[in-house]
Amino acid sequence: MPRTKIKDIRKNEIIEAAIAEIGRTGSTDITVAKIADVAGVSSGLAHHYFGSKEQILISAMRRILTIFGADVRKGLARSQSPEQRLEAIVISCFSSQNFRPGITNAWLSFYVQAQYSKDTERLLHIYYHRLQSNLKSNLKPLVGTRAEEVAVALASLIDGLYIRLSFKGGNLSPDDATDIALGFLRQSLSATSA
Amino acid sequence: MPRTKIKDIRKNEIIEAAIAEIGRTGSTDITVAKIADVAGVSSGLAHHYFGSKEQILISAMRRILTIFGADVRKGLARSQSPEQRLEAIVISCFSSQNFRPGITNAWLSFYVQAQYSKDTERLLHIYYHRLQSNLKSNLKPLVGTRAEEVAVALASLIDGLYIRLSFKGGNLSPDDATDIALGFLRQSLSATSA
DNA sequence: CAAAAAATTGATTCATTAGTCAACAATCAA
DNA sequence: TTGATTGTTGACTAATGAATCAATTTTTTG
Repeated sequence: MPRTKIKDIRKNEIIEAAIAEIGRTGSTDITVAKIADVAGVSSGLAHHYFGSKEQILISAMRRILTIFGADVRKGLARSQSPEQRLEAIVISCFSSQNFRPGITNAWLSFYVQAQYSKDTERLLHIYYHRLQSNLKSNLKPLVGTRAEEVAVALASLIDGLYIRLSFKGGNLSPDDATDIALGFLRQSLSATSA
Repeated sequence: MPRTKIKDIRKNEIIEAAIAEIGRTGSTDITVAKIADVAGVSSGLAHHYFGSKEQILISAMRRILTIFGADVRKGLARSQSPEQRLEAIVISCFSSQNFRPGITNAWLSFYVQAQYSKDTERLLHIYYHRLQSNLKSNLKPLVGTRAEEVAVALASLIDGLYIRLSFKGGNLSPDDATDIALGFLRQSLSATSA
């Protein structure tokens, strides 16, 4: 039997509209009416399917994380060595998938949202943890006890580059960001363990 | 003649209240009434002195930047060499002055606000530019042509560490953050120019 | 002191928006 | 076809909060 499809299609449209709006305005300070409008449905329907504005935004975030996760996994699958895997992770962070206009803005907004929304915080925590352990396990065979520290540094650097990218005033390109992150990685791998 | 003092005192109290509230809630999603309440004045007075909520928030940001700038300058004054100056800048970023509870949250919120407020963007741009050129000029004699790239990387790393610090889920301390940033700096200085 | 200026209030206005709801439309199953 | 289920609307409500303003108190000054 064909399961109810339209519901899923609509939910998807609403999520995409939410992401687009977050990207456009650069914040989660958005109305449900506007999201519904972009999705081409009534505000009533958006509430009907998601229950609340917060749930729409959380769904949007989950979507972004899913896309990101899939991208990373694809990169990892193609890699043989720890070095390659680390580079694949870094490259994924700045890949086009994760750079639809406004995605960086969305990330920023989510960081803020995580300050007061338990659900958002939980979601962000999962992301943090996954990235961290992914980096760490691949760093272990290369830098030993420094793995933890290098992983935190690399993850932070990536976050910081995202901020710089989302900032209109700066003139950093995704390619620049990738180069910087990869440069840091290589430098960390070749550094003598003091 | 004694210049009008009370006005300045009140404005100051309101700004401090705004910073406190941003820190407490972790966002700029705050009411003027609440800020006024914390400052111990009426909402009318807050509007009277600042004209709008946005102006209050921008003033709060300006205050934070001022404190930060003074801290950096103090550190620089005590330093003789480029190396020392670079370390002083990094240390200032994570010094107690800039770590009154909630300041990290405030930063995050301002990044978001800069997406849609021209005034906030301008202010943030000034900060970015100043930090960048401060780092760059001190890096120049040490790493030559790599100065620009290292400066961007270091500034981004600092931003990223701020995010990690503002995130409740993470268990990073300001000291950890300082160590990581300083570690990166030293590593960059000792790296062979490939 | 008296008049002017500065400081301050809080009630009010006006706009916005999240969420609800009752009704209607479309689709499907028997 | 008919009845049930699913999809959909938009008007409504209730709340919130920014900004205004006329009125009041306090301070300054001549």
